[in-house]
Amino acid sequence: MARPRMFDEERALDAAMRTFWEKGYEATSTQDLCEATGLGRSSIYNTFKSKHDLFERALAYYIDTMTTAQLAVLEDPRHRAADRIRALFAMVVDGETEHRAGGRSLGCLTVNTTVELAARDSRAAAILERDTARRLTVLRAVIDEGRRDGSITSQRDAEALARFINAAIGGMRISSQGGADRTTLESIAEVTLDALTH
Amino acid sequence: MARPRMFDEERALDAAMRTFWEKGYEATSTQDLCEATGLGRSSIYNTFKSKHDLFERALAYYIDTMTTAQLAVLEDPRHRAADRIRALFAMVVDGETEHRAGGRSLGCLTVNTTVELAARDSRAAAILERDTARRLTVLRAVIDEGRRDGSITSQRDAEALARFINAAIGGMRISSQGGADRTTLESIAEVTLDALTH
DNA sequence: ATAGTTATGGATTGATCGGTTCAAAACTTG
DNA sequence: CAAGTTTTGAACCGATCAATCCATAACTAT
Repeated sequence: MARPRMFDEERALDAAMRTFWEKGYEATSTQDLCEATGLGRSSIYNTFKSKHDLFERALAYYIDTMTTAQLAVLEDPRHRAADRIRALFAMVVDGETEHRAGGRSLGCLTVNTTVELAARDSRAAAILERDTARRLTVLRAVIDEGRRDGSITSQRDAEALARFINAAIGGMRISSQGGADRTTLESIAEVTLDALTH
Repeated sequence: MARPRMFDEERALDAAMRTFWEKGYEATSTQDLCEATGLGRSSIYNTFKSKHDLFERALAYYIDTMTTAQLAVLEDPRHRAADRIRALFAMVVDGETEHRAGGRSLGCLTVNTTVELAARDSRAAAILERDTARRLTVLRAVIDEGRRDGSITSQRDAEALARFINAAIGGMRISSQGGADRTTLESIAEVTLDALTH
């Protein structure tokens, strides 16, 4: 009954997400978003309430793709728990190697947003907290499985190990953004795994 | 032969540093810097070439105080190597607990800057890289000592362990900014130390 | 005192910010 | 085809951005 959209909303979201990922929230202008999505201002503001709303959607979109893929690896029943965590680290290393701009890794949008916005943007913080809780829940389950299948022998409680693994991933991403190469990231992952078989 | 400064440059630098630490580079306006330092625009631009120059000075000032204090702990000859690393982690945890705003940890200015600027600001990246190199050098030395005094038994090479420890600190800071409390950070530190005595 | 120099506060710059408005274009439905 | 609805692009909004300018105040050296 009316003129249809000439663009795919998800494609626009994906382009906006990549821009926020590369430049951060503050450094991304609405003009940048227009150019990245190929849309005009009106189309963007007609589809999304504001720059911040678009950012929230982009962040949720990022989490929906990235975290979901990572948790799928963690829940793969074909491998023992420790190997799934190893696979998760490999995924992170691949991601850091793959997603770059200006010769540097882009890191991870959730980590970047935690640093840039969590302290003063409660809406973004809430999205991030939900993601962290979800990740930790799956990690705890994997650790319990690892205890049963014998691949994880550390006596630390599952909560501590889950937090440790999540922190290690963050540390790898920071290292990557700081210039660490693939081999370095792989060695960090190896040492991290040592702690699980203590 | 002329009118002297009415303000202490180092105090101004400290105030500017705290502002950049709390809000990040992009979100800090020159107005914010005037208010934080108590100086007028002219005084700031007369003393520092630009907002970016002031930021570089503030970052260097942060590194000069923070990293230097941390490396002093790592070089304390009264304790065995592993205990020095434990003390370093305790220092990080204390710092995260101490420096907060809006109910959240401020994290670490070097980590925050790595995330926000390293990819598109080569000058900031160079400052950060120098700091990382310095930290890694000291960490490698501590690990070598730990091998000798028996407090570090991991067979991984010193470079890998140094990178791992540095990454772990970054991961703890991200966790803290993501809302992790003191107890959680302490448990992450404990598990991290496990990897050194593998 | 006075000449010389710098620091300072306030006004001001052009550019860019996020966001709105509006008329014309484009499409669906009857 | 025509009525009705939404999308779209461009012009435009006040606010704020980093940075500069300038007149005056404040100080030192002679």
